[in-house]
Amino acid sequence: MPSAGVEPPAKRRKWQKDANMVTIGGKAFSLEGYLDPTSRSEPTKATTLPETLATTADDKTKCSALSAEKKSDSRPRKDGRTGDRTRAPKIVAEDAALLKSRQELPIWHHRSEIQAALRNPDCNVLVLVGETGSGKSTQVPQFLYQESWCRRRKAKPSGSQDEVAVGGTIAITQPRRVAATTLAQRVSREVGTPLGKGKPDGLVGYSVRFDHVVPRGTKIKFLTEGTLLQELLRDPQLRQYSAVIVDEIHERSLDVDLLVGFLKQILTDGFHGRGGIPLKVVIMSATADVDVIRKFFTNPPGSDNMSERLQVVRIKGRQYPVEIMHEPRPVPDIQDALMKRILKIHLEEPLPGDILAFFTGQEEIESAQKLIEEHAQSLASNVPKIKVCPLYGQLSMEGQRDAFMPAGAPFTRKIVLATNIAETSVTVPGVRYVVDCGKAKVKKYRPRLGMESLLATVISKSSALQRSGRAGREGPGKCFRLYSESTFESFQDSDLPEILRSDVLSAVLTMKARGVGDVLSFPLMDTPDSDSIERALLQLHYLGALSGDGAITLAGETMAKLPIPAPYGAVLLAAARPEFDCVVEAIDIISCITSGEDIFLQLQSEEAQEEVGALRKEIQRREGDIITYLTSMQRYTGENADRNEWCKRLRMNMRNMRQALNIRRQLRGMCLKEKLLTGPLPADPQPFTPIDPVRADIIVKCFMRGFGLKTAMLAPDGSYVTVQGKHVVAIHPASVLHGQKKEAIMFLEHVFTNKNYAKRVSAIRANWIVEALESRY
DNA sequence: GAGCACTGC
Repeated sequence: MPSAGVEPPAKRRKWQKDANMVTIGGKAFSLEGYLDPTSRSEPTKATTLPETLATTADDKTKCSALSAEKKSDSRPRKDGRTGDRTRAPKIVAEDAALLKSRQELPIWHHRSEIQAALRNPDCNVLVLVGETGSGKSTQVPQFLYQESWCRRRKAKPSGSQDEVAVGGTIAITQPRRVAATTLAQRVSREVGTPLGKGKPDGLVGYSVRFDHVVPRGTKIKFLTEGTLLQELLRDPQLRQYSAVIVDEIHERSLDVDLLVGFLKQILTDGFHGRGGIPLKVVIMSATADVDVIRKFFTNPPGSDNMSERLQVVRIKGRQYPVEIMHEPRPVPDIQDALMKRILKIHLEEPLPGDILAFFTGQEEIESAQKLIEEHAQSLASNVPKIKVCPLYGQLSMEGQRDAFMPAGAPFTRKIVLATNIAETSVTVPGVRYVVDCGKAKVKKYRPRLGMESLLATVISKSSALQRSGRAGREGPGKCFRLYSESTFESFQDSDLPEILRSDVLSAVLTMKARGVGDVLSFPLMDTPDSDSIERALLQLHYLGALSGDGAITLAGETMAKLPIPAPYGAVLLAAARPEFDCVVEAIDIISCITSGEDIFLQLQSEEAQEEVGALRKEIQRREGDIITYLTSMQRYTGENADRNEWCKRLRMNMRNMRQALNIRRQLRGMCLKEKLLTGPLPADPQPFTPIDPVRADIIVKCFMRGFGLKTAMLAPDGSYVTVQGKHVVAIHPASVLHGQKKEAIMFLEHVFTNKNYAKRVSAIRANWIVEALESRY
């Protein structure tokens, strides 16, 4: 056997024959070639890898839905017109105050500089570094949409006889839906064509999942990155656009990395597919790390003169000063230090000024809340009162609301205990003091183990900067870092981009579906290691998305169009086959799973758990989580009276349930279009009839077509051992099968936290594993 | 016996 590390990757597949042999019912099976080729045990401890770009955000107009709503309608309206327009739109409701506030933005003075840069026919890429509050997201599209290069034109793409229309619209991408929609609302008011019901014409629109508002005559279109990637599938040259503005690139989402790869391809193609009409690209970042972007767009050096075509403009932000305090030396107990610091700030710092403290997770927040509330009882009467507000993603809407409201009572300080959610996703108003523990929980995919880890990890410098910036939104503030200055200096500059810490399965499928033959040579700012890509290719082949020579199959093309991870796409395709015939049920299940973290709210107290446990008996099924999701959706949609009331009673996550319903509608529509379903489907509500066990087995078997490798068998000692890699896994406590012993299990997720957990688990028979694997060969 | 945060024609 060859020794580790010297063998070229392609030859490594013959390794560890023993680890890839499965004995089921006395029959030995080789999973070689389809399984993890190097399934040596890898320590599952957190590792800190080099990080590349930064995480801060310009979120002046982007905040939580809660605070965004509050902001948008509080502005005084006056009639007036702006001089910033050559053609007056039909609907004129320009607001002098709006124009004035626009002119006060730091970016306003760079207006002609930005316009001039892109008027230069040799300049197709503009990099804009604008700090928080510079106004870049709202103003840059308005600076550009009336430029002459932005006009819609007729052109003949090479190899085509027909003229097509090219350009006319500016796309501007955002990582989050709320950002895309609230920015579109704001910009539409600024240009004088506010979005609203019964307004078919307008200059500004947006397009996000489940919500597309694109008026006739739209010149500026806000999109999420994912939506533009989907458009790219239909229109690889992005012909409807004259420019694409990529905002918040420093967040380095997986989608944005793919997006700029495709943009670079369009740029380096010489615009043949656009009849020679250029596509201008504006890259906007909140951090000054321009080099990665510059290098990406001008690479390989000498192959073209891209370096001359790329310009950089830097804009100062508008932010109040924040005084930063470090600990003199590392603290021994972070949780204890957080508590002490929060109380010290409360006693020493004047009102007004709320406190925002960054914790790593829900558990830490809950225990800290308890302790602070206890302590608050014993405060002297001349000390302000305390209102503690937890803030984390899994918290219900009502639970989060307090964090965004003023403390309410007089002589009271709000203390918000938050996870990373408060770093970029939402803005907490009223904060003057920030406490930063220096850590965050980060999910990281481990391709060798085919599993994820979720562990508290040290943050990056840009993350620390972003956290401290939260103290200076409304006035001068203070940030207390619970680590030393030298510890800060040891942080990486920026966080590891998502593409380097996630499963690239769907990313590779996306590339293949958009005609990228050689995935390894696709231009990326950061390239995952070839091992990860090879595994993804192998698994896509296993799922039937790629043929033996790596070309995309018809099934793969369908999977790429579906807005769900590739393995679920494979399940849907299998469900359409006559032997399974369960597309409707599979959609119900997949909708529940992909709607968010979980549709079941997790409960704190044991009494509440027991109480709801009894109520949930009516939807829980012994077959496991998949069938439990199915009955949940069937019960929910079968509910005649009040669905929200039903959610409350069973402690279901209402937001995720509604999202699941949206996904269900979308998937049903797409499956009808893709001929995976024949309509018409029965309308809701349908009377609830529990699914019979035979049918339940068929559905679970169908899921094995996507997750056949995510299986484990019960060992004699009562533990579960994975078929792939032979690791011990425990059934996660959130699963209905937690604590139960079944012959074998299939799981849809595999996460390491304090141990190896299988999540979304179903009971299976061992011979089903054989069937699922045999059906592949 | 446990849950960082986003997101998709």
